[in-house]
Amino acid sequence: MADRTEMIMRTALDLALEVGYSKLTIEGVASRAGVGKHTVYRRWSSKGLLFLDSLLSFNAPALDIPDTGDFAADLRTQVHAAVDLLGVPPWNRLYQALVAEAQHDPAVAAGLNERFIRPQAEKVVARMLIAREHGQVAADFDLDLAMTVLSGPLYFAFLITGEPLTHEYVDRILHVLFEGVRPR
Amino acid sequence: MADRTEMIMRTALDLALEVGYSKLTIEGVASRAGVGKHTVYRRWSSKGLLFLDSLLSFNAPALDIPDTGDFAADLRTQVHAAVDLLGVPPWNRLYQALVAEAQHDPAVAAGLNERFIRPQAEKVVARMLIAREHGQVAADFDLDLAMTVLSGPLYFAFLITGEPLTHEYVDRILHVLFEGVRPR
DNA sequence: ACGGCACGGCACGTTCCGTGCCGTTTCATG
DNA sequence: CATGAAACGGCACGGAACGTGCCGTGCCGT
Repeated sequence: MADRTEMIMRTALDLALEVGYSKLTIEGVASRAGVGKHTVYRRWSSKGLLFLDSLLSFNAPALDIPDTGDFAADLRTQVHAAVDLLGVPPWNRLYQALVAEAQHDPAVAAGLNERFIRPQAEKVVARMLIAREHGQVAADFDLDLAMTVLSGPLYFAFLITGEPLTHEYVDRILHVLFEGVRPR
Repeated sequence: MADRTEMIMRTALDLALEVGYSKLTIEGVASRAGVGKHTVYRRWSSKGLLFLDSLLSFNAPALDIPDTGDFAADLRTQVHAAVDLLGVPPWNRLYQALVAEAQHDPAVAAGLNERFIRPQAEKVVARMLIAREHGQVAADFDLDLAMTVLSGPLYFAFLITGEPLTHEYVDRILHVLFEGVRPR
């Protein structure tokens, strides 16, 4: 049974890679997997949840943050890894589709947050906390906010403007985050 | 003929408000508008483009930035206005749906950028330019990047975490943008 | 007066949805 | 092992919406 579940998820992911999420179909998945439609519906109540499960199960590594003592460098490493996960074909299109699906399916939105967004955010915040204890960050600073200011521009480029996500772009964002825009 | 075009757009917007974008249907729009489906398809090749046109035609004010001389305050005013546009029911759901649609329809993505995102960005950048000339911003600062750092967290909250968009949230982002996170 | 064009209405074939039913296989329990 | 329940694959179904034809009508410029 775990066998079948995993096989269906792999099939869904393969199909999504081949034809794109919008043309992904539960009938198609069931047929390709040699499985009845009931067998799919019994496990996932919608195409969105199946896809969420498939993508996050097979393509979302832990993305743990190193702690070398150099906060800025560690943060940079982490965000570069995130960019390499989200911004590179063919996976970028699938993550785009997942976020899109989350816009009209609250269950997908919840799953995306709990399984992908929040765990990453918590790791970043935890690392920031250490940095703050070392005086590398203002003592009264809101770490959740810093996390948002860091992630936001990434997703903005990813979802809205469609600019490519590059390491260089990330570096420039980090610079603003640390220095602000005031004249020095 | 312009009559009909406008009437179809209004009908589409009304219907979207009533049943939500995902249940919006070209058949439904045509039927409600008392119009043949051809008449709709002749003007818009997809539901996404019709919706883009409808939403931006009837619900996207100019959002011009004031210039009172106080750059930070003017920027704040502008972003508050953007939040009031995007973040408030019932329009927030429609903008969410529009961005979602843009994820799998490049034509919608292009239209969204050219008619909504870019014009606003250009206004902000123009205002920033004045501020830079007055020395309120570092002379070597990349204004497009600042624009992204400001917009990104907004859209991140709007599309990903689902946090409500509040003026207070905007104010905190602006604070980071100007000051950075370094200890003072 | 006439020709063309956009129109509303209708019907069509297609795809996919989600749900029934059927007969078979698998598996835990006794 | 034996047995009954649960899950299964296969199939068919009604429903919704798609995008595209065709038909007859009415308007509008020439």
